[in-house]
Amino acid sequence: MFGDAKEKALKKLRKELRAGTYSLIILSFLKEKPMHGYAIRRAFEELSEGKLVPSEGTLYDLLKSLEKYKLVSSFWGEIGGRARKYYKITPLGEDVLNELKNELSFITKIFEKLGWENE
Amino acid sequence: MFGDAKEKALKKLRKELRAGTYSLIILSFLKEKPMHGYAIRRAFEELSEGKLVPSEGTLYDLLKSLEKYKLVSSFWGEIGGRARKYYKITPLGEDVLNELKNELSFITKIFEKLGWENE
DNA sequence: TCACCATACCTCGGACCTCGATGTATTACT
DNA sequence: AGTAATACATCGAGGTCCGAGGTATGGTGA
Repeated sequence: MFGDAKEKALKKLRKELRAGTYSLIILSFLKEKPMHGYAIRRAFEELSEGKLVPSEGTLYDLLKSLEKYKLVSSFWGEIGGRARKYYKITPLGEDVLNELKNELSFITKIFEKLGWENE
Repeated sequence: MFGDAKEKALKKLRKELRAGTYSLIILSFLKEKPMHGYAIRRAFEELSEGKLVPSEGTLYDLLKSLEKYKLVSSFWGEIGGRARKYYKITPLGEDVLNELKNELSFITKIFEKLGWENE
């Protein structure tokens, strides 16, 4: 019907929507237990059936940024003689994560107001 | 407790979350009726009680981008001898907007899986 | 009348984000 | 020995968001 143009627009808007959720999801994962980058990526795949997975470049940038903001901290571990960089949520990270829940429900309400009822 | 660092982190993460929703909300507004930029901004203010309002710079960039993707079209109108640039959703825009509803409910489900129940 | 504010449009630079490509290593299998 | 999966990281291109600044018109009140 609209061909390529539609796919391009959808890709762009989906990307915008998803991008905002990456940090939140990472913090949610790390609240359960410390994880290393590659494992976080696999957790995204599992959670979303491969539909919501940041690229590797994005993921490592994101982790660096979260660390800069002191929402996570990192340490090197070794399993099977192999070095892995683990990330752990900080107390500040947990606090921020909790506040972001309000933000998400605020946004949900905005969409309800717009008539975007979820089924 | 955490002082400035917490405010900075919250600001950043809130911004990321909100940013992804701007295009969707604009398309939702325009689905009702054509509007000009300034009115769109006021509609954001009203919808969110001033909490979810893109800056002017952002808004005009966004409208330009939506037009580039042929999701909206623009035309100049005049009211009271004053020129206004109106934006109108295109058929492609309506189509894309509908598909994005699935995306949003997909993301909502992801957060439910993570235990982020809405109250 | 004239200052001032709200309305209305726009551009620009800086900071930041996402992606895909690329690079480096190690481990596991075949 | 070769390949795939694991694991980390960097880089440049393109794009987004914001704040600051600019231009201009219309209405209000002193």
